Amino acid sequence: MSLSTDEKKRSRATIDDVAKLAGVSNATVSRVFNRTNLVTPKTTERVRAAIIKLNYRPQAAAQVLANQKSNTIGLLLSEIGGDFFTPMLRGIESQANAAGYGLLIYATQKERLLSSPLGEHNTDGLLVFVDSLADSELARFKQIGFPVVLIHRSSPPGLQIPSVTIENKNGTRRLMAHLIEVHHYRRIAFLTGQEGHEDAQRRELGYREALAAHNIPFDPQLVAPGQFNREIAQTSAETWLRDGVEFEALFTCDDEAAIGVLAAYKRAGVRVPEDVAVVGFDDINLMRYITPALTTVRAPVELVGKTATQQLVRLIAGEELAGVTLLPTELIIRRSCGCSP
Amino acid sequence: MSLSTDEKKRSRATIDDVAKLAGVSNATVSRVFNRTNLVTPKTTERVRAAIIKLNYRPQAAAQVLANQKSNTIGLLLSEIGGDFFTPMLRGIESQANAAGYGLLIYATQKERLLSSPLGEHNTDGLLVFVDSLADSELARFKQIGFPVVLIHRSSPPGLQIPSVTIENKNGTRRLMAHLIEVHHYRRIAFLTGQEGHEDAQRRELGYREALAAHNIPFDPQLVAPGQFNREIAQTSAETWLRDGVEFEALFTCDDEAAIGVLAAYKRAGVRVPEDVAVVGFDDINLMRYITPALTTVRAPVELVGKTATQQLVRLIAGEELAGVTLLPTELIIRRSCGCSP
DNA sequence: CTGAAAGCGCTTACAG
DNA sequence: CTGAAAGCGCTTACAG
Repeated sequence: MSLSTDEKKRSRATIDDVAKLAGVSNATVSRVFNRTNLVTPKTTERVRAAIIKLNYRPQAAAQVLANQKSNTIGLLLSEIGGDFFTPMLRGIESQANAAGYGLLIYATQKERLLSSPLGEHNTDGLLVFVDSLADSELARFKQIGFPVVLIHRSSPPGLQIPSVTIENKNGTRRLMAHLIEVHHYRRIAFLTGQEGHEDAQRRELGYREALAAHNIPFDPQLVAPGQFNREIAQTSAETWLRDGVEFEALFTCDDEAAIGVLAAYKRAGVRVPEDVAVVGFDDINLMRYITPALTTVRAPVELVGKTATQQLVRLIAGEELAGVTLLPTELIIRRSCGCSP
Repeated sequence: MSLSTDEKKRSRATIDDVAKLAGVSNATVSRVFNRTNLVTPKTTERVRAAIIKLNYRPQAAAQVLANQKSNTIGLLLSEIGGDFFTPMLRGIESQANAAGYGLLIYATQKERLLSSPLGEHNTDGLLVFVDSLADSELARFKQIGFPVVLIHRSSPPGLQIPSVTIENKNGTRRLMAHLIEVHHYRRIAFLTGQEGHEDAQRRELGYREALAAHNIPFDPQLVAPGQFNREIAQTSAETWLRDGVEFEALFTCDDEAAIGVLAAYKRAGVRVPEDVAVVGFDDINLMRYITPALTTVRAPVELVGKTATQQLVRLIAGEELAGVTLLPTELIIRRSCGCSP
């Protein structure tokens, strides 16, 4: 049995209902609700009682319209997936929450959005992850002064939009230094990362720089596609095996790819790290539990989310903000590089 | 250099700006925007041009206020974490998206909320995960006819709120049957799940029923806390080891707990499955990649999210809805139960 | 300290 | 087909 429209209507009290019941104007109710301290304790009490009696809560849309502020931030993603995602969202949500903002999320279905469904019309600011949004729209946001913070990507040239990401190049260089200096590997293969992903580009740069710094010639034969993707990485490892391309170590660009590689080697009977060392990047969940435990670089993903959100909140408050925030990564030595357990 | 307030103001066009530029009333602009087909092609064209020229997009709050519909659904969570979370959210988001709804998410910081920050004042309906919300608030929602769908929990008695969850008991019984009938284990230990979690209760029930169905006496010595938690599960396994409690197989109630148990056994030199079989529940990401690959029951988490969202959308549209939707689970046989690889 | 009134930016029933 | 006007439910400058 459902309520009639009338009954439903009645059950959602408006500010006028409260005002009537308390015998005051709606302005007074509003003042009580917003703790403006301009109201007599006595009236405050009456209004409070009416609010509770009617179970009144202000309708957000009306407040937003009157205040010209939504108290909501938007998060634009290219996709929801990967073990990467949960901690990042946790960081964002908790921080938004703490600052009194609601969080509206939208995941694009693959394409870069030309027109964002989240923007100045429904949020106070936007967090943009990787390549979810076209540069033209970022430019428009910049032009109208709408607060945006970029996550895991840098600003398009000229726009100077603040961004938060991690030390990809540095982390990679430390990882490579470990392989080269501690284990004395010199033939080190590399799996490229996802197309257009800055993380991938910076890691590749770190790889190349590390080789150069140790006078190891770059060998294009030792580079194959990984795409941050298990299957693709697995195929690449299998191809190398089939073609008899040999190397002492393999940097897979991220942990997902490392998982695919490990699967390929397991199936082929290649022992890791005895026959070949494998190292990843990110330290996603469970990497210490797979066999062999994966040597990798830890990306402070939750912190990235937190930091980006904090910056966005400050932008919304009108502060000017620095350009790129680079969060430090940490080398995590486990078994797969050849170190003992 | 930031824009002056004036310039910012000017850059956010309202419907009146568009109307002025196009030389029509705002009503006409509204009609064009909402495709009411009542407008001449000629005027439509003029309005379109003005919209594009001014880069106009309707302010959501004003639309919500006028329409009394937010086109937003809320998701209330007890926490963001676990490998569980990503696929569920993906299911929810994609479905909300497809139905034209925005998604507002809020994670409670541990306590059950007495008053939901998401509700009739800012959304059209709410998805409530596990124990994020107090029964009193659920009752209030029911009373005012506000659409709610429960996820991974059932309705409080008397409220008849639709809910979507998985076949916990059945899945557990099939898993147990495999252990008992195929492997002929009879001493099977059990780790309890998280306090107050219905999934945990149902799995325990499945465990007990399976024992009874096979005439195996229930042995309280073989039950210890797992809490869906790695560390706690690990400790329980270590305690059993220390106390010399022996059994042939262990059902850990979820995969997280299984990971903890596996770590304990590895450290102690106990071989899985040779010395003891270990099985989990959920089939979270990577369970086939750990060693030994985990035998478990797959929970269709993404589908749960999708289904719950679909139901919510239908509720919002005014449909009446069935009570409990139980989504089927699937037995995933891998190595840790004793089957060959 | 409190109220009347204007305003936030849309939508839509009504009239023409 | 189009416009004037009322209304959605708040907030706040202004007056008293």
